[in-house]
Amino acid sequence: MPVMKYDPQEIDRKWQERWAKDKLYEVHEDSPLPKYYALTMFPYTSGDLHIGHWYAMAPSDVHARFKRMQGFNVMHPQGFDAFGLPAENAAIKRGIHPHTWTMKNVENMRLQLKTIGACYDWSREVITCLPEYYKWTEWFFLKLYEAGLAYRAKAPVWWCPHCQTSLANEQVVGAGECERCSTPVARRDLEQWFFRITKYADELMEHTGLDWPERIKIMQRNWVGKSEGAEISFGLEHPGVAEKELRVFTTRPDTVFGVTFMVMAPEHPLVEKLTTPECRAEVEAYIAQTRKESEIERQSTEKEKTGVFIGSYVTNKLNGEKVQLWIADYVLFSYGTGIVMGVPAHDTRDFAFAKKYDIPIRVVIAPPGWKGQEFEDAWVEEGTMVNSGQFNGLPNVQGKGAVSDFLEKKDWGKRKTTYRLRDWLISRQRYWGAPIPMVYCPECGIVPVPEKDLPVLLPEDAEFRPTGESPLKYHKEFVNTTCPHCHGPAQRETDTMDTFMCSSWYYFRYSSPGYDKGPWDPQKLKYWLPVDLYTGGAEHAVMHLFYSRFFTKALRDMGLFEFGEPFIRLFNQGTIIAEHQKMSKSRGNVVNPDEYVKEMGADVVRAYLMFIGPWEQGGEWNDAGMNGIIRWLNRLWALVIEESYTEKKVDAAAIKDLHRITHQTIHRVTDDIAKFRFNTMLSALMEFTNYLGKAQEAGNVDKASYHEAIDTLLLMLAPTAPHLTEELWTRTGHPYSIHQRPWPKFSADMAAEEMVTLVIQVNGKLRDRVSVPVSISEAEAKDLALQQERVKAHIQGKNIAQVIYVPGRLVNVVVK
RNA sequence: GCCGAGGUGGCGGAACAGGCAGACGCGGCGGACUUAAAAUCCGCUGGCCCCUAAGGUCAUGUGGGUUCGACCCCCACCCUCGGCACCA
Repeated sequence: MPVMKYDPQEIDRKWQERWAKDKLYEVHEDSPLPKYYALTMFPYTSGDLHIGHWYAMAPSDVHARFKRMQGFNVMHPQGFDAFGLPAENAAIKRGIHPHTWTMKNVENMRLQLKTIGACYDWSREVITCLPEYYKWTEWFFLKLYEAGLAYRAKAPVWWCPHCQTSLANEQVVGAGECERCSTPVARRDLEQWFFRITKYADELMEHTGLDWPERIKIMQRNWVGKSEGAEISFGLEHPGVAEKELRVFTTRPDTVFGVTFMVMAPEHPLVEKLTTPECRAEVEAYIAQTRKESEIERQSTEKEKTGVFIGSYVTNKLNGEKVQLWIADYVLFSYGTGIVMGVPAHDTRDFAFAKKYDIPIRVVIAPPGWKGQEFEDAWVEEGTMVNSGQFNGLPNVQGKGAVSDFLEKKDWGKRKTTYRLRDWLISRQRYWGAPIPMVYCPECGIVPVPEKDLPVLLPEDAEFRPTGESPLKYHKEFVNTTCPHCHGPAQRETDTMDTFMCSSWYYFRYSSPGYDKGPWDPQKLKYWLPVDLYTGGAEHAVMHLFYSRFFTKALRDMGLFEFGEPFIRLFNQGTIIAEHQKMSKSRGNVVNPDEYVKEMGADVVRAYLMFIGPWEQGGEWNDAGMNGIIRWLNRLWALVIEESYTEKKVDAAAIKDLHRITHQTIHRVTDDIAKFRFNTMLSALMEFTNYLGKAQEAGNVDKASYHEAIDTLLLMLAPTAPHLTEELWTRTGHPYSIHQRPWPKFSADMAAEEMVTLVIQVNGKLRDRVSVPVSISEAEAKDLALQQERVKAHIQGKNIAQVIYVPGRLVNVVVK
């Protein structure tokens, strides 16, 4: 381990205190500079910061600092995502109140975050679990409710019969057991609140004008999962059932004549009524079985398809045939109509199902050259319609439209677009979240809490018992209230909101965090929003980013602002892994940065994290390479502080070279930071440092040029190593602060090369290289190439077929 | 299974408008300094052929192809990592 030439702890502390005292990074709206809103996803208050947080924070800070130096009024805020399940678990396990636990973590994490030395404007800090914040989270619920975007419906939750409580997915462990008491859990329907995100499905698939990674856009489009097809009515005739039809959604109306069975989701309400007595026992057993399965299990491709015939039939109106009705777990009640038509000949899943249960397979789309033989597998490609009445002979692609037209004319169905996207379920049966501001009145029904009564405060004296009972549900003073409408006795909603709700608008709040007349100061919001650059992990591709976009669009439609997208540019860094796994407390492979920071300073840790590789790739944590960074910064320290410069034999060519290298480096570094290529940016700075070390030894440039080059190096390094460069900058007699200096200006003239290395190949193989003036003509270059001894040796006795010249690059002599 | 990203020295990674493969750094080897070690500095560091040098030759997951020229483009395949999960 190299010995450090400077005391990083002392330097870090000194400058962090000074910057804070001078409010160096606090920004205001009255700046003449153009605004730039640089945001990093805020951390959850898990307890402490690990190296993965640094990997997210440090490079984005470098970029923000770079933007500052480039002349932008950069807002770079930080805060805490503070509501959530772990706080409540800690409360139950260790008897600490969630508020106490969370705020202790905030204190700790804030201190850790400050050691990064980032240009955060801490005056804008936001903590989502404080009433001053969640008052507005509740306010947004009311706004969405008023806009008709919030509604109540039944939805299944994991239910532990022993704890008498609902469980999050992650609380269900092993083979479907409660993590607390190991009782087998099951799905149970509860009335819950939803946001109508599906209303924005089409708009959410659009990303025009956004500078986002292609893969995230693709993931979001797949998440919406738009599919166009038709809803088709099948005739139903069943004693005691009012419904005269069952409707299915299909993307393949052209195959409707090939329907040989129908499958309903087991939880479909009509299943019960349509099941015949002789099938009842088996059907009920199957339904009970399904209730124990998670959606992921139900949809697993690994699993063999199962299902049960329920004894009833429907009629295919197009050909009058009776079709048997089944239930199967692979049909989801939440998608389409919850009923699927089975066309085994033209759908692989249906084919497997029909084979297993011996259901007829009827070909209705003939593959080219089909002679009537049986299928080995489903034919899902294009073909010609057969066995399809008046549609016979039609290419199936046209058949989709033709069948749809026919259905619409007969009123047996209609064209329809379905989405995979479901409405956003925001109810959580827990304490540690923003209360849903609703009241249930026996007289007036569902009544929203008036705005003036917000926030609905979480009662502080709630009890956290290991029974799992929701603390709010059993808190009488909280539950019992009066109806805002008729003033009679009423009860409060006891569910709280999904924490994604809190993180869907925090980036608005940063614009004016202290504001109390609304969620934000409209003038300030107008100045700062939308976010110019948002960085964070790709794990938020669909949930957080998607909800935030929905929120923004909904608020835009309420007239709260005019833009429809919150994040103009998005960048996802990769994940830092340890022991080949993602870091997590439960795996026990968390790398804590504090010791590293203490020993070698924030600048070394910042630089090393960026030097590992491309930011978007992440990588395995291994501190072995850190020595390289320490050595480099030590060399720099020595160069600037310990080794004074003396002119020995000043040489005009050397001065010119120095200027050229300086400007080439400015170009590389500027371009690299702008594109988040921090690893190559650091290589360029290392090369430049090495070059200056040689110049210092040689003493062949004038003093002024040398010092100017050193200054340029410090300025370019300032975003990466803010503490060290500030120290060196002031020690070399410059006025504080380097972080208020402009970014070095690039000159193309200065960077231009006079000589260039021409590569000479024979048949594409490297044979020689010559240094030539950049101005060399094609004829001269080719001539020169053919004169080279090594080239001659390789073309001797052969015919020159062609000579290829790539200006400034190479000459390739092709011989036969 | 589908979608996406990626496979380059002992290691992290450079080079991608098709044009010097291995920048920068780690590690290793050798040397200087030292009583010695650490630290520091200097040199070497993909494989093979060759006494050495000069040079040659093979090398970017595998096999083909396009091209004067391929890490880069096309086809097929094999791995690794993310995401989605029977979406009707």
